[in-house]
Amino acid sequence: MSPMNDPHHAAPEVSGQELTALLHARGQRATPQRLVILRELRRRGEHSSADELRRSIQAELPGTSIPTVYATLDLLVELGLARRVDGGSGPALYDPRVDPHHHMICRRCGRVEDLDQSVDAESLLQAASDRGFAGESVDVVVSGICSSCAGT
Amino acid sequence: MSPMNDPHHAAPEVSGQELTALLHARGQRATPQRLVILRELRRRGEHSSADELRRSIQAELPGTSIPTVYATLDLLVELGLARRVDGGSGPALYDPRVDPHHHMICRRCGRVEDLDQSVDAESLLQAASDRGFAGESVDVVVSGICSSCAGT
DNA sequence: ATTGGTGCAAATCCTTTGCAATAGC
DNA sequence: GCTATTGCAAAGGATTTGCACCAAT
Repeated sequence: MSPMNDPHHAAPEVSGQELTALLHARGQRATPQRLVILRELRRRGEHSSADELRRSIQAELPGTSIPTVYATLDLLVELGLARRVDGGSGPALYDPRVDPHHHMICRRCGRVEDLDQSVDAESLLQAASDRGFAGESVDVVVSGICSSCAGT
Repeated sequence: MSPMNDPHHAAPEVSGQELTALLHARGQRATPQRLVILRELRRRGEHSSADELRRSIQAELPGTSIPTVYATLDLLVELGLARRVDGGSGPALYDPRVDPHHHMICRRCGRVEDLDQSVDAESLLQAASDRGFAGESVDVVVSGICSSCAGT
């Protein structure tokens, strides 16, 4: 049941069982909330806010609290299973894609879209390092107006 | 596409008198708050929050309210005289530098430092355009740990 | 049985809004 | 004199914190 065998990419699709293992390795617990939130974040296939996710899992896990959703999303980011995208206005959005890509954020409606266009992250990290800054990740955001907002 | 419409390439040093002219051209008023906030943002020479600026101008303009500072900073960004940097946690910071450059944000202390290292903004904007997204600006943020937090 | 995690409520922080009074033009 | 802009107060929204109970190991 585990056709995934690619040690060279930060697992884009860690299964529920693998999440359980990851957590146990850190002395943490595999709760239904954690498993369901990760699954739901992926199932939605878009950039979701904490509250959207909470509503999205209501049927399956009624009563899940918003602090738990935030804590779980923080944990997923820490585990490298999600990315947090800060649009500047509105709530933070969480992205199930963890492979290198960037984002376009509409300044009118706030929607976030993926952008598969690489930048030279290496030289940015090197430049940061030269200034004594230990860079860990590079986030690129193109701000502007999305097609649906421009059309209307 | 007029270059006047690109906030990241606006005149790097518009004087107080020029700010007055810019405002009048838009039917807006040159208030002491606006002139002093722009001058103070530049004098501080770092990335400042709205509240830091409010405290910073207390001696000169006592009683200046926080809504006024926010409104003024929004206006300066719109005029291309400042950039807003969203770190994701903590308040938004405003940057008096409007020429092309990027940012390093410490995830421990939240401080923002400039990074003079170019990325290929043109190809990013082109890629966005290909997807129907009218990109206006590109923001690049390197997240990590700054030298002072690294405990050198 | 241990102790990490959850839900609840409330707190906190940042930013915006409504409105009467003020001040720039 | 107009009316844009201000200060005040309050609202609003997002996220975090404190704590008692619960449940995964």
